[in-house]
Amino acid sequence: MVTISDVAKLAGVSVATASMALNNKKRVSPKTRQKVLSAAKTLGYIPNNLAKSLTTKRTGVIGVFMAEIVNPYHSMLIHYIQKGLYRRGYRMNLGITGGSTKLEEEVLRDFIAQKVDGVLIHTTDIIDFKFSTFYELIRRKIPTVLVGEKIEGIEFSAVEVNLEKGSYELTQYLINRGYKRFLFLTGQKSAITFKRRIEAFYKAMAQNGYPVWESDIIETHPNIEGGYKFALECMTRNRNLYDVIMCVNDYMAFGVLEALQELGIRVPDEIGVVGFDDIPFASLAFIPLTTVRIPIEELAQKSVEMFCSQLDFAGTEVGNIYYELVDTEIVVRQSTR
Amino acid sequence: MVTISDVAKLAGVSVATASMALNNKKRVSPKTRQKVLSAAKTLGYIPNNLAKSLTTKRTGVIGVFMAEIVNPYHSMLIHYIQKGLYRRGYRMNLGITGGSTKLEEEVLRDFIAQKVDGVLIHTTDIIDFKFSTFYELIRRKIPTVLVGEKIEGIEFSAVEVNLEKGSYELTQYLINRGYKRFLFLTGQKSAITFKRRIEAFYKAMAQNGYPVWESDIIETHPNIEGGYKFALECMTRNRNLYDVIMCVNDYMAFGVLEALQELGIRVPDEIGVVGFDDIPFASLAFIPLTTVRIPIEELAQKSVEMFCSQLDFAGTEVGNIYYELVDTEIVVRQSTR
DNA sequence: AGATCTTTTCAAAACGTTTCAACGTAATAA
DNA sequence: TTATTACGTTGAAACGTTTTGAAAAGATCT
Repeated sequence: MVTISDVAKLAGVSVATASMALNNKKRVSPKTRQKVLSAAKTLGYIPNNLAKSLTTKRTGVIGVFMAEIVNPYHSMLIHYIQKGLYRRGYRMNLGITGGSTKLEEEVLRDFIAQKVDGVLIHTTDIIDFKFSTFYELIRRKIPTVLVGEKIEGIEFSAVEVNLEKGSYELTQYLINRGYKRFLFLTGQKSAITFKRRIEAFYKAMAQNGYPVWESDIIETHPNIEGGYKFALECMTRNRNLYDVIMCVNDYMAFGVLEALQELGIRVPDEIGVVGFDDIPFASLAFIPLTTVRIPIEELAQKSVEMFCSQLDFAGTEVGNIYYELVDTEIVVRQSTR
Repeated sequence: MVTISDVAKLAGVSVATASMALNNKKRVSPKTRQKVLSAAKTLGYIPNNLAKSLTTKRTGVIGVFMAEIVNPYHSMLIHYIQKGLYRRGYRMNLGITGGSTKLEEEVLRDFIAQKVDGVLIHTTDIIDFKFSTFYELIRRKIPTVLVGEKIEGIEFSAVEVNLEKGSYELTQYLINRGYKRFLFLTGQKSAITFKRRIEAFYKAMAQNGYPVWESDIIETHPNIEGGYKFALECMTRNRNLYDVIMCVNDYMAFGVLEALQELGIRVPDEIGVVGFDDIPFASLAFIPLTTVRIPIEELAQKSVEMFCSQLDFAGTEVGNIYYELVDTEIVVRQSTR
């Protein structure tokens, strides 16, 4: 409503001068700057970022691609990313896909339409990878960092979590503790992140000469409800089929624990349960959860850092490609014997 | 990089026609529309929303004001709000203040600068209410809904949670159960939300003839860590001073439970602990938490709905002011006797 | 074949900024 | 005093859209 030309008029200078004064450019004298600043103040001037960004070709906003937000693993990751970006003078535009294939494309398109200065993609949340969508980012030379995992066959910088190692070690640990009959509870098998972990699980099992049946790997919603519903149904039917249930995240494991309690199945005496992520609640659950810790804060920090060092080269050719690996760690609590 | 005029050129029409074709306006013939659409496709055209919004004076984005995001109460609220907005064709711009006074102003200013079409403010998160900041919203006729609580003396639509009732009833319930010596753990006392609940607590205590000392109301960070640290320190010193600890949210109560467990103080035998919010994890904690349920989804839905009906009147005078109250409910579990 | 009406297309203005070349003007140097 | 430099200021173009009033082109009717 009140534009820079109003400010200029009141201050008795040209629009150009007003602009320079408001943006702390040096070419304007202290006297006029003061006039402009006070004019802006009395009018309650707030610049129009749309117009600003349109000319400067810079929004100061970076898009963050996530599937969801209520699982503490996600909200913590977002929290730390936001903090890091904010400290460096960037704002965050959170794109939430809700695990919908259609939205995945839409979110990315929207980032481009909104002219974000860069993109952080929580790769782990990608359900359906469409090359063409991601290729747009490259074509437009939009600085991008993949958070969580890299993508084969496409050149993005990435901070990867060593999920294979985590999954492998956890399986091995359970085998060492005498568990034999595994149930693996996962989200959509097609998602990169789950595929990687399932493969590591297979590998550990195979190396120990343990058989794995297709039907031991179950696909459901990777959240409390998904875990709860499945465990309730499955355990009602075949109570003694399994030794241990491996869940693809803690959140899911909580649901499983709840269902088991309801059925009067004792953990860890009758059956073991493990999660993944090590969210803060894992240690506070009514049966403290054995799980694999992902260093969320480190992941976020490194991602933002990598993103910024990539930005420094913006304009310079294609920009360098960086890669980093962060490690996981098994955390043993009371949900396994 | 590829603009609408590129599309127009390739399609052999004017920019104006291209625009109409791309936006499904009716004044263009099917034949040309097809030409334009396919030109857009082959060029990989994605419109520039900055330019678009600059002319249309509409961004389709609405700003959501929150203090944080990792407490599930917040992340769930955001989740449902986002869902509601998305379904109605709006995108969300999440402004996170981190409980910083400086950022509160900045976030709101930023919403205005970004030309959001409206604002949803989680009032509960406001630490330091500055009239002037909020007045800007009114001055600019930006549709606004307060989520959680209204603000006295300023005319905004609001969906309020009946915190007084919740706090009062919870206190009364505890008194009825024989608790006498209360410790009230809160965030910044100056924040509206905490003030309301403290007053209700006072009222219930007074009506039962129970004394409340200033020192029984403790201010600390309203999160796990805050609860943990305080409880650890306080209980180490005066183990038998209190009967029951009332926390201003569940998150904080978890910290308290953790500290008490570490000190070997048994809940609920030696001391009771209650929270507020009833986040999903409350029932899953190692000591299931007695708390007050806030109907998060309902709160979010009503807020978005109210927001939209306000939008319908945008331009029409100042817009109507709506108000609604949602009720809480005590949930008794095992952290109290 | 005109006249009239409807549909389709277009040129130009507008949105609110920043930036840059050019222009004064004041200060300094010769 | 004049020539040179440095400093401040400005008008105008540019950013990529949408919108609108008017022109052009097609239909329809006499």
